[in-house]
Amino acid sequence: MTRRSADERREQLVEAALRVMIRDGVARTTTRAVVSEAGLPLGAFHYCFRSKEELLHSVIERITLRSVAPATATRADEGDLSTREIIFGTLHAYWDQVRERPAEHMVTYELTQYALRQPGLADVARRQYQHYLEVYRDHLEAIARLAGFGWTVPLPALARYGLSVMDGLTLNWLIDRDDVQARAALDEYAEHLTTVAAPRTPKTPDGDARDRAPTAP
Amino acid sequence: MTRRSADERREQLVEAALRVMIRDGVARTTTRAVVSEAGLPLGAFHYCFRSKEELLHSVIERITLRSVAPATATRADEGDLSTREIIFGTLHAYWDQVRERPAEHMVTYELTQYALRQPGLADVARRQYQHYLEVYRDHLEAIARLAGFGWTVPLPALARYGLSVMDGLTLNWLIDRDDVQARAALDEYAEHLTTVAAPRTPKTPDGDARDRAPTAP
DNA sequence: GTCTATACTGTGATAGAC
DNA sequence: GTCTATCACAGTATAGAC
Repeated sequence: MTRRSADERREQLVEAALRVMIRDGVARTTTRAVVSEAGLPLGAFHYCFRSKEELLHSVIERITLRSVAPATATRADEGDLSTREIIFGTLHAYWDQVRERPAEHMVTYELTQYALRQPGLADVARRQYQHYLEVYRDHLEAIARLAGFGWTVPLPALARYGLSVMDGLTLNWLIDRDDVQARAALDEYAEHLTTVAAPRTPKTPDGDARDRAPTAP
Repeated sequence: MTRRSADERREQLVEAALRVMIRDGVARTTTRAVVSEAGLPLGAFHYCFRSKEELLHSVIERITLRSVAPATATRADEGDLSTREIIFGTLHAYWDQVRERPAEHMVTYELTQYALRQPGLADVARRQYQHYLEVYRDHLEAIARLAGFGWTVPLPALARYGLSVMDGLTLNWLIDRDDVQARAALDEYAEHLTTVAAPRTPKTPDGDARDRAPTAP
């Protein structure tokens, strides 16, 4: 084994842990399974982490960032599409990402529940979810800005509602893998979103007034 | 120890298992914890169940019925309320039930994930969710019948969407326990439901004009 | 400082002796 | 029906090799 810094080793173990979780589930992710996956001896584990809990902490932070990254990427390249098209496009982009990596999303939920039961990790779970909420809220804001309209419902409530919807849809699809019904339900949500989207400035001079953030009441 | 039939013993163990799960979580529900909770010797376990998996199977079926029971009870006593009142009333009734027994609902999600990872139990999880879906669909149907209106959206999609919403809202509340935001999001869903509820022809005694989509206002 | 071998202690499920 | 043995495996600790 080549000599590596403790930081690199930690990184290596976190990645290995994620692979094991995705393959076998959080419950079966033991310290031994992790070091074995990383090709390291058992002793390496407690050289890098004080405890398993500390590893889990790192894993949660890592997977949180990873799930958020692809979502933020969808902001680009929206030309002058209709409100409806932007909403549907954004939601479908997220959904494709769920369908492509189901196991990864499953791990997310498993981790959250694991953390909620672990006194030292409960707060991490809350922060994780809080982070998702902020990202989703920003996302809703961005959509509205892009398409030049406003939401007729307070943003915090709309964000929480939307996040819950996506969580629920994901969870349920992970159980029955019914693509048709899932898609129908997703579109039902998209439809709802268009319902609470109201054109902001009726007097838009057809130019690109995109970056104009409409003043909220 | 009084002599009891194997069926009674099984019942006793299932109930004990549920108590342990609610108190300590599914992951910590070991065979030893269960028999100890039931006040039985460890050996009693494998006299009643072939394996832990078989116990879990019974537990899942038990908790599924239990969660559904209170929901179906709310059908009674609705007089001549408005569509809006019935929808909000029904949703709030469910929500009160979540807030009253959070741990129980948490166990539901934990069990589902546990089952999905266990080859012999994955199907049980699917059937469990399928059952919830049917109950929710019946519920939506009953609401519409009571208030004398129809849904402008195909019932299967609406049911799946609604179930996902409730799942998501519950899950998220279990994490952050934010009553205010949860309530706002719930009302957002209720609002959406009223949006897709359209008055049926008042004279119809019990016409099957369900999939008729009346023009929205 | 970076790593590894090995031992310790508790707990899991299960089975066989009583 | 009950109790105890078993055996695997969990997380952790430590002594010491590079």
